[in-house]
Amino acid sequence: MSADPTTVRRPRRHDPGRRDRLVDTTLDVIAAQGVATATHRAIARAADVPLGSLTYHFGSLTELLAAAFTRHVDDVAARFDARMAAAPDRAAALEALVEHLTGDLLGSQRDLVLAVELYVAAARDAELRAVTQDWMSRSRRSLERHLDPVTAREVDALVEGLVLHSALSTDPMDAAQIRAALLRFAG
Amino acid sequence: MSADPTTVRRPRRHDPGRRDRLVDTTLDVIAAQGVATATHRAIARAADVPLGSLTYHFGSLTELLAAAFTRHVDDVAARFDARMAAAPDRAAALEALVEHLTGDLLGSQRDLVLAVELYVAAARDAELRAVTQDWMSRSRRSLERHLDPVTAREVDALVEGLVLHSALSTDPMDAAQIRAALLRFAG
DNA sequence: GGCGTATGTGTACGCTCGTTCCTATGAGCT
DNA sequence: AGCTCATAGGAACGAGCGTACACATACGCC
Repeated sequence: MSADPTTVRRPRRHDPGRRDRLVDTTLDVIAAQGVATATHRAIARAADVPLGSLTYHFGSLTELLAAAFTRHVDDVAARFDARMAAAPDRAAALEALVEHLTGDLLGSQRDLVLAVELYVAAARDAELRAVTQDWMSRSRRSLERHLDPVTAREVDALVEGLVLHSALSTDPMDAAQIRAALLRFAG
Repeated sequence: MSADPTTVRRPRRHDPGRRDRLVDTTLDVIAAQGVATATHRAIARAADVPLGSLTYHFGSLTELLAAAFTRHVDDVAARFDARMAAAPDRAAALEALVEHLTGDLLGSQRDLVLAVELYVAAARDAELRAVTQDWMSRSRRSLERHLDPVTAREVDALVEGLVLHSALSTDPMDAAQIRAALLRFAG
């Protein structure tokens, strides 16, 4: 019994909530480097867990990506709907929309990047496209609290364009310009 | 029979035929399967050339992708500017814009997919972002033939949103709805 | 003709990837 | 206590990737 282990095992046994943490870390990796670099190994490194842990908790990489994007969409859609629900009338709803766009979405490079990455990934993967469509329909439903369906749909498309424009342009529109565009359209 | 120097054209040291064909095939592969699957081997297979031919003509895969997207942007931007240049007034320009969107872009699944793929790739690659920005600025300049700069910029963002919306939605807007949205905005 | 160079071709290397598989551990149950 | 099985851990495999490189061919030029 003189075998005193110089090889210290990691004390990291039984980690409840690891699955949740992996989803969060996946979003971090996507936001930081893009969905193309969100590999099992990159996520495992970022979360400081062994590689096998990922395939244990998620049957495939696509399943993990879908879980991550779903969480993000739930988060953004809930925040947006809360804003719309709190607006007393149409004018307030439009201001809340501007606030959501310029504050929440465009103010956070993270949310912006995640949106574009989701757009891209959804273009090729049916499972992810369902997540995108869910986002679109929830967004439209929130808008329809104060806008007629036709306007809601058009505003939704304009918002998508503004997001893309802000993400890719070197000379993006500022908050005042975005406000002017939205009010001109639906005000 | 020796060649007569007066009738023999200057020999082409570099035959551009294959290089051009490779660029076209690259666009085909991207449109069909996405930029993520546009590998050297996939393009070589599609163009029916050996693998080494790609690295001979293009120093790297990114260089090839940039050449392909550049060609596509040149093509679309030229078509659009021709439409704008031919429009006699603002109203005709808006109709031409609607026609460009619903006819050229949205009518062709290929152009639609290529646009989204470029958006995505540009979000991560600086060289491709330059191509996207060139597209945006050319598009805006074409619009400014008949629209004031502020409106041109907003219309450009709306158009991007409509393209994305059409590419990803299961229930996309039809030509009449797109026309109504654009005219409502800028008409 | 012969030569030199631009162009074309096929193979191989080193790497990263998703996924599988076997072993180890410890928390909860009896 | 002892058992059991969900969880944790790490190594390995086969495939596909970008790229390098050595070798083949064609053709203008002398």
